[in-house]
Amino acid sequence: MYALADCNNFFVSCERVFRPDLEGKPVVVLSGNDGCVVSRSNEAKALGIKMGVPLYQIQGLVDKEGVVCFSSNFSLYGDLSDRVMSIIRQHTSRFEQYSIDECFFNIDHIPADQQKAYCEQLVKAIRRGVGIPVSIGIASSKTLAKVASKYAKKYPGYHGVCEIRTEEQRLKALSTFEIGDVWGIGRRAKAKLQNAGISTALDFTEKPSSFAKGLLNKPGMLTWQELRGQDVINITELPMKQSITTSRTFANALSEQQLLEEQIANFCAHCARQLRTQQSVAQQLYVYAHTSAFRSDIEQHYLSELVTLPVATSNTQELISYALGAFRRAYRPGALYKKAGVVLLKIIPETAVVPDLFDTKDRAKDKRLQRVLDHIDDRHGKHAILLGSQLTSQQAVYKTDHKSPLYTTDLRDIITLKAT
DNA sequence: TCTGGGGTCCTAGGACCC
DNA sequence: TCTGGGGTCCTAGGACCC
Repeated sequence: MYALADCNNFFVSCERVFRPDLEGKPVVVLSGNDGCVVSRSNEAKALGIKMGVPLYQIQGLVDKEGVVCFSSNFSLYGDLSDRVMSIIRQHTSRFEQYSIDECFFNIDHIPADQQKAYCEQLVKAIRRGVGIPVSIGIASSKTLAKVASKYAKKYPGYHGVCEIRTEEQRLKALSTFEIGDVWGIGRRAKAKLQNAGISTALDFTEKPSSFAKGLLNKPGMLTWQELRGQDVINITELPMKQSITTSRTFANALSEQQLLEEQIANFCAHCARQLRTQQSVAQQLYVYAHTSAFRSDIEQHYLSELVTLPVATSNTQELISYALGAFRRAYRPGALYKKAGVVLLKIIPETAVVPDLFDTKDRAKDKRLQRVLDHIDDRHGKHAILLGSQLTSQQAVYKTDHKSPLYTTDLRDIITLKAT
């Protein structure tokens, strides 16, 4: 049997850990630049605030109902996520983190008739230890466990845990479960299924497998099997990332080359650090920047460059030099860039690097320097030390008016704050 | 006016091979 | 005028997830 643990309204719950006075009140967490709503408390959901809605569209409601808004604070969410995950990890032999707020884990070492009570204890332990409310679903496949967790979240009577164990439970659960809410059924698939007269998950499973395969191809077929209780979706335990992206939308569009280059350098440094954390190197680097698709009054421009590196690397200095070179080739003076990003691709383990016979770099030396720089950051806080290209203008290009003031240790933020 | 960020997998079609 | 067949690999784009 699988268990799926899912943190309720995760980002909002994280903010509430340090603001218990906000329990029972409508709270939302916003995306970058305070643009859209990305997490909502139950009270905010009850007010009709939809996931992903731009803040400016609900500003009236926010003011009228006293909805509390937070800018996103990912170092906080990541930290609390690690604590929740480490508690669960202690209670299982197999553990698969699926996202920042969800994980699958195996509970077969617990007798079947005690699994539900065991998970209820786990929910209590996480609430007590970290302060985050969690819902757990139990079933024989991951997709069914996801269904069960939604019921666990929806009905307080379950005390945070719902299991789909018997065939009777499965049929009952699926008969009232909307097809569009099934894991793996997105907008397009939902529309296709509804056109075929299917409205619940049960309707879907009662069709023959050829129907699922014909309409939705392989992914649809997997979902169909999973809903019937077969375990066919694999999620590996600690996958090495195949691509690493850092991208941002700017509060106001940028056109000045210097400002953009500083951003590209920062994105690159952030990607490279993640690359080293998983002991890997990238063989390709992709840089892009573009105008706002929402602006019909200006000419659209999409800049992009793909660079294949002569030798796979995770060195920040080296990656920045390639990224800036690529950017300079494609940069168009005068264009109003609203968003930019760096993507590292073709990632392989660092032990698999093929050296270049004509390489002029002293890679061993570069690596030693990089290690020292990372060590300084680890010891003294993020951005304790930076490359010159990352800190040229230091103009604020992002908006975070509602960031929770506590628990950030980013030294550059503090320096910028003092400078201002 | 204001509209997020970071991933994975699958598939169709083109390029290329013999 | 008529111009093969079968296979692999790669890539871009779509769909989906949180």
